[in-house]
Amino acid sequence: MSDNYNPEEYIPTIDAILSVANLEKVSVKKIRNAIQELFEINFQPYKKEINEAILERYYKLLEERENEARDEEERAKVVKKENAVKAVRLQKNKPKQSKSRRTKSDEKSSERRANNAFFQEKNVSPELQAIIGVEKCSRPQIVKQLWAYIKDNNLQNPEDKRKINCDEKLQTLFKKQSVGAFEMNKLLSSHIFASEEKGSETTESTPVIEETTE
DNA sequence: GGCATCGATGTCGTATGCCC
DNA sequence: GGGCATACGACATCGATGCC
Repeated sequence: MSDNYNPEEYIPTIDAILSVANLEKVSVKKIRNAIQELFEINFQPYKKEINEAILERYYKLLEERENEARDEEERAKVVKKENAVKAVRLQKNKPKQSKSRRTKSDEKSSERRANNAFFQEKNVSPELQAIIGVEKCSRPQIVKQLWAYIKDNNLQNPEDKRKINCDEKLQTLFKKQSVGAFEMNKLLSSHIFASEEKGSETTESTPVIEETTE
């Protein structure tokens, strides 16, 4: 680490990172770590300074993006004016609504559960069947089984537990060597079908997955 | 340590507006 | 005033991570 720490030196890099980052998700820490890795330096003594520099660039970029979005937003606002009024009214009634909803759901909790889409059993693709071992299952249960399989087979990346190293079966399923924990849910949807779907379409083992590939 | 968030899913309930 | 249409939030589940 040099004594000639100059935050401006890193501003182009910060801008570059921010320009491709999701501003709603990115954090100062992530950017700082990224720069540390890039420059192979330790910002620890200058943590405060570099954080401020990152924040400054962040807000500037945010402002720029907001300005760009403003025109479009203005147009959208006019179109959605009526809906916005609706939304405000709905917001006003929100606590009341959630309370009444809760009471209702308390009363009919079992009924709702039965009707709830989350508890509805879905047919699963043969690839998924090979892993979880059942033909029909609710989505949450599928996810649960899948995680059990991942843990049983030690497929989580030890360095980043959000990543899953796919074995043969998972590679067949996801068509990737590794997937993120969150991405997994997305990819799963290609392997879950409504009961009717299977009855009428998949009896001939037609690959419904084809459409959803990137 | 505990809570919120992320991501997907489909249905239901609620609130409001509009038309007859 | 009643009924229909529309919009939108809540619901449940999973595990890892980040933040407070």
